[in-house]
Amino acid sequence: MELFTERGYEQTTVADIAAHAGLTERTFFRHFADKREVLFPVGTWFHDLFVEPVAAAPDDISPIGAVTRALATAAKTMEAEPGRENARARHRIVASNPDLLEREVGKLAGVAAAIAAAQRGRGVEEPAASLTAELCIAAFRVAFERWVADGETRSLGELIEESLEGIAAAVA
Amino acid sequence: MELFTERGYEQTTVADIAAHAGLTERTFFRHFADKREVLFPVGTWFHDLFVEPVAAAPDDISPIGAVTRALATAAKTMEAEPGRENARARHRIVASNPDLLEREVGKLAGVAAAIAAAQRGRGVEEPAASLTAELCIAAFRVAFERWVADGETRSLGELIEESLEGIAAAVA
DNA sequence: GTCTATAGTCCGATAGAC
DNA sequence: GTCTATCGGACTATAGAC
Repeated sequence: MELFTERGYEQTTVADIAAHAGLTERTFFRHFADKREVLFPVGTWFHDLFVEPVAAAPDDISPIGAVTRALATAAKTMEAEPGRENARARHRIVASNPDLLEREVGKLAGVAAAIAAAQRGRGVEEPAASLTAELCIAAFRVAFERWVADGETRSLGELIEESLEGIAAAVA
Repeated sequence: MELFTERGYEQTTVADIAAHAGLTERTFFRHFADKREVLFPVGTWFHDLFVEPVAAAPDDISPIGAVTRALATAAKTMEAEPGRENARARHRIVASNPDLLEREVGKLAGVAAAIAAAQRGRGVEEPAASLTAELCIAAFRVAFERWVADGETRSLGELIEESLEGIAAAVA
């Protein structure tokens, strides 16, 4: 993040990053599958935030209820860690490069697929499982985009609620 | 597509493709920004299918109505051209490689952003513009995935309708 | 850690179409 | 006479094989 912020993502080579960390280029690629991946420290992260809560939702919770609850707790978690300013800094870098934007939406699509699987795991049929998973990611994406926008002060939780209400109003 | 189907996407180099077309590698990159892009012959395609219809929707059509209409005509168009079998062949290749999957969702995210802009252009406020755009892409993605699934016989139009009904039912 | 292939860029040169 | 398509060579960074 330091190097990317200083001189930009494209102007920073993997060799630069490795040297800056006191390692060799090859070691970088032992930890990260590719250069983009260094900005997506996740794997377990989004999983804990979105997938696990859906999988663990009680049976009497509706499909949309399960993702709504997951979104609410995810919002609280993200407000605390990484927090808005860190999210903004990272988002600025990601938004500066098409490959990174692509990776970001790709990651979210992967999360959507995992949420859909979690829904099926608790007995939700297709296409409801996939649709509620896509809805969850759509609501999150729109809310997150606004959360990190310049000058925005409302909390991520509020913005997610507003997204969900907006969806309900739109299709009503 | 010939080479990709024969020996797989990753086992086909840009030099292979260029040679097969009677050109040089360098010329390939003049036509396509990168190797993935050769499978996304679009730019105008999705635009004509989704964005233009939304931009051209009469003022008395609701935000969700505008994307619903766009989806209906897009479905008809795609049934005719490329048609289900061509879409299946392409989808098999895309699904075989993570980079291609990433590019695909990236393209759809770009279309969503363009639809949102078209909605704003006809006076729809945020976040409704972005939300209905995301809804449109979500409904399309789920329906398309089922359309090209093995053994599926229902039309894309039917599957899209089912997606939209599924969304309405889920948030009701 | 070494070695290598592939993707992708930058420079410029050339030839035909309109 | 400009526009557009081709090609060539040298170069760098990413990434994979071993």
